[in-house]
Amino acid sequence: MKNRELSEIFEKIGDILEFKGDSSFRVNAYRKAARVLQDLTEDIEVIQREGRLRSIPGVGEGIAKKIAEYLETGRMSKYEEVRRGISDELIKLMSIPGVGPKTVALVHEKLGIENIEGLERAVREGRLRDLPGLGAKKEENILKGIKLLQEAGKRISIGVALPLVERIMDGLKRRAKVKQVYPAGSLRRMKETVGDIDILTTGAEGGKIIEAFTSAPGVKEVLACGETKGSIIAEGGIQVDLRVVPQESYGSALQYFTGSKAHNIHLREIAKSRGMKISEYGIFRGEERLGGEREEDIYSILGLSYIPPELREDRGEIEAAQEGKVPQLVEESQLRGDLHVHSQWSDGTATIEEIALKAKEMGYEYIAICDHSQSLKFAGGVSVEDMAKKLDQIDRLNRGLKGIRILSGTEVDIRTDGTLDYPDELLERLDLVIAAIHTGFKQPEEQITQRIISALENPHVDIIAHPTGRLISSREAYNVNMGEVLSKAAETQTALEINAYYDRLDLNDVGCRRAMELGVKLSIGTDAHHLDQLWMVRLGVAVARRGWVGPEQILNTWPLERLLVWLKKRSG
DNA sequence: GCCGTTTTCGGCCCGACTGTTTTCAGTCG
Repeated sequence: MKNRELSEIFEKIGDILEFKGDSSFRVNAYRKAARVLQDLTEDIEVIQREGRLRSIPGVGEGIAKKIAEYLETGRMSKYEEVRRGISDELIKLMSIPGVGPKTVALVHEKLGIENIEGLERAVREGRLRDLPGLGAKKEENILKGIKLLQEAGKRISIGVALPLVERIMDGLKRRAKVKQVYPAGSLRRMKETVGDIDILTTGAEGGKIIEAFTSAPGVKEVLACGETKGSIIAEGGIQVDLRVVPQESYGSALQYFTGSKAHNIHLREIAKSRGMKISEYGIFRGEERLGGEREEDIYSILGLSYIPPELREDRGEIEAAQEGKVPQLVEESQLRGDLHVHSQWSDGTATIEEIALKAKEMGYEYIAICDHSQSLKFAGGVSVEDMAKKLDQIDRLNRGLKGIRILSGTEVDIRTDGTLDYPDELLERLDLVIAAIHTGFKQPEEQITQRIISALENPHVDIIAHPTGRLISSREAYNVNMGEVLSKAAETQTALEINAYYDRLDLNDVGCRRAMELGVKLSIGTDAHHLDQLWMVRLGVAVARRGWVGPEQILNTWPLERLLVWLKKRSG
């Protein structure tokens, strides 16, 4: 898959052209192409072979030629041409908040500045204030910007941001008179990571609401505190913005601040073509205000069906809404069980009984206990002998417990040679077999892919867990050819897991969408090792929704009987 | 560079803030 490489090249061309002062429309064209390639569910090489490059939105004659050139020769002459004499460090100057292409070009040309250190030195020596359009104040802001860039907290997982924002909103409701409080931005779209958090609220006394927000416990730093907007750094170094908006434009503000940017731009283009205009204040025809109090207004006035926030990435959802074909997405309430939980038998902290009772309390019909297999010593892998005892225990519990069914499972390791870490005779006795890679992450693509293919070919394997192995905070995905894995999974009718653990979220949204298009079944599992991690199922549902997945595709929306029949048929 | 229920040429999203200006350019979300 060269999709990612091409996306990065076009992004870079966009950056360099912007720096060079090229037409902003051309810059945007490259950036759009970069984004579309990033989100593409199909392999760009396949599309190229079949002569369909031009059918990709945002890919016209010029970009199609460049893609073809790169795929055929491994090089792109346009890229090589624009980056001549331009260093990465120079381009990086544009990432300083408050510093854009014009400023970089100016200091580069007039002062010969090449990197952040050079810029900082020039500012300290007071050499910037003599340049046209720059002054002492701007110098000060650049220093602040450099500091901000260096301290900038990385993006954090949605699984970390969500509990944080809920605490903040609860506190706000207690401490101030707010009518509505709702998160917006990437958090509302449930993107897998968020860079900052936006919260929207309505209420009569804006100043007091902002005051309550900025003086709340847990606030590390107050960046702004006005009548309509407050901005803080919360624990963990993440920035949180609160905006108070008038009731009559609450819907349009929510729509506007939810984004994504690309989605909003596309909507405004449609509005414009129909003689209307959208802003955070409402939707207008000339002076006449057509709506804005409710978010749904914006979509319905444009003749679109409502688009759930998780889909708003300009990945085709607007076209779907024009045709009334927005998919029915899976909902958390439709899940009947969690298919990946660890108990004390391996490295979990709860007993099977405690897990089962908690699952029942959560309204589940079933819960799958999937402990690690024998050779994973560091994770307390269960030996073959212990597995027999564990199965007895599950049988006993199932006879005693009412209203919840414990499924006996395992997360069996796919060893470095592609064999599984339990004999087939044992796997056959289990209700559910999840297979996963936990070792040999550095192997080359063919080898890793072949390991997973071998697992997929084993008739006892029902699900492949965390198919790419990435950890959001710390580890890249291993080299796996996901195209081959998906085709094989479709062929063997094996499910792929959406691992809902906050640091994994693996498959991700684009992976889910590819799976769905190929008819590959999915399962959602929290990979919980504690009872208080079972809530993360929400995150898995969010990934599925962002991947356009409906309930039918997901094993654990099925009633117990149907799931058991499917599992039995497979292993036979 | 892309794209077309006005267009194959001439458009290309919207508003706010900041700082340096005296009417506006640059940057941001």
